[in-house]
Amino acid sequence: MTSKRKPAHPTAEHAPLQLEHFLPYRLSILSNTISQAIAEDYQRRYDISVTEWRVMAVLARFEGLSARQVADRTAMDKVAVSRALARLVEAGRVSRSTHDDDKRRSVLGLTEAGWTMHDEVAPMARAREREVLAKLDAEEQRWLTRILDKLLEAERETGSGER
Amino acid sequence: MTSKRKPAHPTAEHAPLQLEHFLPYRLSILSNTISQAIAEDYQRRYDISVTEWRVMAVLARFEGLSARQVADRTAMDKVAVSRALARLVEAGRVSRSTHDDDKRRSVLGLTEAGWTMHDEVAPMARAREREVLAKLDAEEQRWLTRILDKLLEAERETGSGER
DNA sequence: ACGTTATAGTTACATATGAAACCAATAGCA
DNA sequence: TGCTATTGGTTTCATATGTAACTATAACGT
Repeated sequence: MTSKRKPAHPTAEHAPLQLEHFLPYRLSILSNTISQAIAEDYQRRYDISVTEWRVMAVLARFEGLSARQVADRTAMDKVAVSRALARLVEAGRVSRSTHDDDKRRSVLGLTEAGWTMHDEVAPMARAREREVLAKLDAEEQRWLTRILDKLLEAERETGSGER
Repeated sequence: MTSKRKPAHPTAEHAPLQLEHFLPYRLSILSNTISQAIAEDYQRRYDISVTEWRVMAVLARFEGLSARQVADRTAMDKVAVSRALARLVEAGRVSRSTHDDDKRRSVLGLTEAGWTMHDEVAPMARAREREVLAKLDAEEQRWLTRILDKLLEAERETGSGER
């Protein structure tokens, strides 16, 4: 009797997820699309990855950080930072020396070449961000900021702790 | 003269990005944190990845899809789908046969075991989503939905086209 | 029918990412 | 001091992911 074949018994009894309305899914799509779009610009042009760019961005703001501090500020794990740094130093964009008082720590900073690249990429990144934001009106933009603040803050408390 | 050493000449001349206020960065953190938190639940318990779960979710809603159609509905690329399916079929959670009229196409669906698992995971996923959303008040939730709709819609138009 | 082009899906290769093991140096403390 | 626990950082290994190449089948135009 109950055998129409195609939709068998789905929806009703099983309450399947509707992916397109599922928050984590939507966030993930949006995040990837946007990061992708923005990164595309410099990825090819400078042969640099998103993680490497993030490292450069914090070093632009804070001279002399250690790898650990970079990891904290980028929310990347230390392995990722280590690898990014290896490439950046190799490429001559970041300088690395050893801390005087603690020889485990490295002391990091942008080189001249690093600064040059930074000064070209940063405005590009900001411009792309503006393009995305331009799709929202002023009120929506305010709400978005507020909502992200709130969710990120909440997750920070919940989500375990280390990194 | 201009050599105080530490903050060298940053901020002023170079206008570095403030990562913690940069939209793509914030989205990426949030998306990862949330997906991670939700996935954690079933990852370990069922030994299944996010991509595999997404495939199962669409097959729960639409019986008999082809791999291509799954790819479209999950925004995954066909290689990722192919791999996810290989594992799912192997694990006995998804059944795969060949389309009668077009022997290139596969015809996919959840097996009994697949349904059983689905019926356990789907409510969990929804519960986790609610937990996240609970951090926002009703008004914020409405805005979030609206903003995501708008941005996703906009990106869909812009962002190239294939997949 | 026949050759060309397009489509569904898989495989191969190269690169990225995460977890755990590991080395070196420092901090704590008996 | 001397021993143990911690911390900064790198290396290793296993797994994941993306791109391009490839196979099989179907669609199209003549």
